[in-house]
Amino acid sequence: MPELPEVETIRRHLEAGVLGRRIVAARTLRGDLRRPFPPDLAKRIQGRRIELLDRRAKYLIVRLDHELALLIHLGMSGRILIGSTGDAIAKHVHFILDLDDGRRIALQDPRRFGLVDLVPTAALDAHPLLRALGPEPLAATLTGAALANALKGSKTSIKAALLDQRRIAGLGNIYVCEALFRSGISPKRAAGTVSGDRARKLVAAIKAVLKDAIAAGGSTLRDHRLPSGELGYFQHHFQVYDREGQPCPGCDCKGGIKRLVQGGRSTFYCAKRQR
DNA sequence: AACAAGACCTGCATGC
DNA sequence: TGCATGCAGGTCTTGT
Repeated sequence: MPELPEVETIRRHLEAGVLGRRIVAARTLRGDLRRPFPPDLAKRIQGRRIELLDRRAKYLIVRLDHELALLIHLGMSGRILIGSTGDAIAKHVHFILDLDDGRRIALQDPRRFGLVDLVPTAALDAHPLLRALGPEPLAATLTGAALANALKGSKTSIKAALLDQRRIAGLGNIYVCEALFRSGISPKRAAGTVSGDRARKLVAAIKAVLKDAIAAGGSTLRDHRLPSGELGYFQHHFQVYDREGQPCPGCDCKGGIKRLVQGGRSTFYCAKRQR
């Protein structure tokens, strides 16, 4: 499910809703997701106060007092929902935080590709899952030149390169397809040939599509929800993603939007506008 | 070293 | 209706 815009949307809603609250009880409802929950997780966060909500790429970072942080990844199907402590526990809820105002934060993840870790704040930067991540796409320091440098010499496709979280962190299949369309770059182009003005256009398109998606609350195809349960609506603004055969919004190309498979994943594009 | 393929899971749409 | 198949927003590990 969640790419950067979905995680950022969730972060903002949690920040507005639960900042400053204390965790009165926590519970894990199974032993693992993609990896085991940390030992004694529930016990170690009981009584902690939620001090800050951060995001790094697709990771949500819940900063607690006592210099602790929850590191959460939502995988493909993860949601974070705010309810109340009296609620029945829904199917596929694996982790629960009960707060001092009677509300409950629940992590629901049917496919269990997500993960939760508990990390001392001082160890966050060196965490194995965060250490190797590339730059944040929305950072001012990510310029066309910086991206071109990260892609230099790479013979893999630009589509695959943008999905590689070590080169740029936070993009997934949807927003890579959309950004390549907006910048007129073929998904099949060798990554190393994206430089100069082309790289500048690509970076501008990446930033624009992410900002547009965040403003829309992310994209709800199946799983993504805001913590309130509301849907995102950026899916109504897709220009190419999941639109195979439909007319290209930018031209009258024959057959409309094309689909191909790269690295085992669908790519949607216009063969005429994207070169 | 870079890259592709397989693995991890459940749910849903499709076709027979 | 039931069953098999394939596909899905991610990423880690394995093999070439």
